[in-house]
Amino acid sequence: MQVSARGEYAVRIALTLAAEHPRTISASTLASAQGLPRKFAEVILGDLRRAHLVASARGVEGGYRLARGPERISVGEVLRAVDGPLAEVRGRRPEETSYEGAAVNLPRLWVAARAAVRSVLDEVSLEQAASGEFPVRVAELTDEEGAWAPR
Amino acid sequence: MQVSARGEYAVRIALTLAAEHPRTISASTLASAQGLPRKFAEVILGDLRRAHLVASARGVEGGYRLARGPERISVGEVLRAVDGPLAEVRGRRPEETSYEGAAVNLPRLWVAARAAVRSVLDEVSLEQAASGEFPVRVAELTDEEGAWAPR
DNA sequence: AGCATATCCTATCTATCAAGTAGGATTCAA
DNA sequence: TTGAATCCTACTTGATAGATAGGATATGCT
Repeated sequence: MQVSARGEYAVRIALTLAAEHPRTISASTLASAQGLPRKFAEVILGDLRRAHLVASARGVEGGYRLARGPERISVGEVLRAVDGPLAEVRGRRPEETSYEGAAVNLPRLWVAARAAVRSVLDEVSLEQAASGEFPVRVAELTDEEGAWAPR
Repeated sequence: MQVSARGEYAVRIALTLAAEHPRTISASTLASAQGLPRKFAEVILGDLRRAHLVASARGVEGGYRLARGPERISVGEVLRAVDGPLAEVRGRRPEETSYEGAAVNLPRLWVAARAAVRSVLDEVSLEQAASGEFPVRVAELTDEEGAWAPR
């Protein structure tokens, strides 16, 4: 699960918008709040707008705000908007894969892996991520032995 | 969770070796069994060897075999050997991330997402993946409503 | 010894993409 | 009308994925 710079930035921007919801905030304010390059932030906000996750207003007093309440937008949606599907195998979606021989059962494994990712990223709203009050299932994952250790 | 061509190929090769364990199989046989470019398969097998997941023998009658029993190697280990860490955020490990403002809780979310991925890929052995007899927890994920549908 | 068949090593190629920058056209409130 | 903002198109730069090429090295068999 590789999260790109775009993806990380998008989530940080979305969280900032969530915390200020429903106020309208400019790209430069958002960028400096999270220490991101302004122009790049603009590009990302364009993606989020096209995905209907944020609404924008031009002109003085313009800026961006979440298109829905922060409890109704998941982190997964934000990531998908800028990075595409959450899980892909060699550029294909898990259920589109197909193999022969000893690998015939692999598609099921890819689908399971994607389901696991979704069970976290699609189940956590911006509101929860901003407040740190994660769903129990998710919180349990971070409490597990070894969850914070590299492998 | 993007699985690269290398990653996918590595798992398919590993599964083929698992099915034939403990026989020694040549790179060309493995490659044609799974329809992969032979030279590329050699590179990947080199990675797997350096990670001590396969053992190799040179010369006529040479080839590759799993370094351990297929029930003692997880799919996650194979993927790590060729693609590096299972989860990274902007090139960093989840527990190494750190943010300010509305994103302070984000590292916990990244760690949870990684734990979710691990709970599938590190809990499924090559033997299980080859036979299709996945652990209950994993099998349940593929049975869930919508698990096979794109988003 | 010699040969066939493997692994193994180094180097190279090409296309694509990520990340970020540049400049300016457009919109809008005061 | 002016200042501040979004929005649009284009570009640069570097790294990486996904191979391929050629040959050096090892090994079993006859």
